[in-house]
Amino acid sequence: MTPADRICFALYSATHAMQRVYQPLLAPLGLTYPQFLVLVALWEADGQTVGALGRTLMLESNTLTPLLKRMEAQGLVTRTRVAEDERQVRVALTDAGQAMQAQADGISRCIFEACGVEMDELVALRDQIIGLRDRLLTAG
Amino acid sequence: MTPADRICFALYSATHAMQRVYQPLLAPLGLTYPQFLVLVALWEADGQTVGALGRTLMLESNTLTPLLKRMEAQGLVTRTRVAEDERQVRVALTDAGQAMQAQADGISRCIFEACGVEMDELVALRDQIIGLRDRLLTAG
DNA sequence: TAAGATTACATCGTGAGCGATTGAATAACC
DNA sequence: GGTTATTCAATCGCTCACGATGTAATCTTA
Repeated sequence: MTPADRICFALYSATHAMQRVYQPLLAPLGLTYPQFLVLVALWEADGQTVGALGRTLMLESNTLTPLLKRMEAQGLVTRTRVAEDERQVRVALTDAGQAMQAQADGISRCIFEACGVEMDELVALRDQIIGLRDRLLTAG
Repeated sequence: MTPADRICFALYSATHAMQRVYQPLLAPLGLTYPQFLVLVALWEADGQTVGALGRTLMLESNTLTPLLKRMEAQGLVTRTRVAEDERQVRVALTDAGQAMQAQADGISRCIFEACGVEMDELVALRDQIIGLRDRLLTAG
């Protein structure tokens, strides 16, 4: 395995490890990690279209549409066609979706503690990973 | 989104970005990224059991078994019960699986170039990510 | 050595991800 | 204005990831 391959595996296995920490925290809320990400995105900007959500989360409609339908079935979001442009679908939080934000802080704190590093170190690592990601995106 | 959540998303999106770089390189070989990881593990140590592969790749049999069956169907590996312990299954490379290693070097070089950083920087980042991962595993 | 515990792998169901394609709405162009 | 191109979401098929469970082999222990 070359160093290049090893960094890929490091990302791959770290992402899995992270989701394994999130899972028991999100399970009581009936959420998966990608669903949680959708909520986080909507807490920051409610009423985004599917396309805008996709740009935020770097996912496409073939992933988001079924995921959003499940969240709609759970009563967390609504999906409505935009009147001015019937191609687009606006995703909005329900009261239940809004209310979940109260629980999110505790989860984030648990995650931070599980990381076991100081905040500034975590932020620096995050920026390096994002830098790598963005170079990979332009290279692709 | 708190900084803790953001590092999770950084890992999540960087992993996807990485796999999107690998995909067009692996597609001509008929491989997915997890299948490539299995080959890499076997190139380093052929004849591992499913359990050993799982510890290497941090995956369990419910993920590996179907994946290995697909690779067996493609003629890349063989799966045989261990005579001394019939519970275990030994996974071995076929000639075709061995031969693919020749193509892997070129792929790794492409990945390294797509990362757009010097090797020592990449190694340092890798070690930080692995450190984070291992702390998450013990925390969970 | 017989009974119960443990281990290793497999199976099943569900939820991502994504390439390829479709369908409908809008935009662009002649 | 009508034709063509583009855009947005949805659908389909496949693979991965994993919790829960099943099954057979092995180990433990009395």
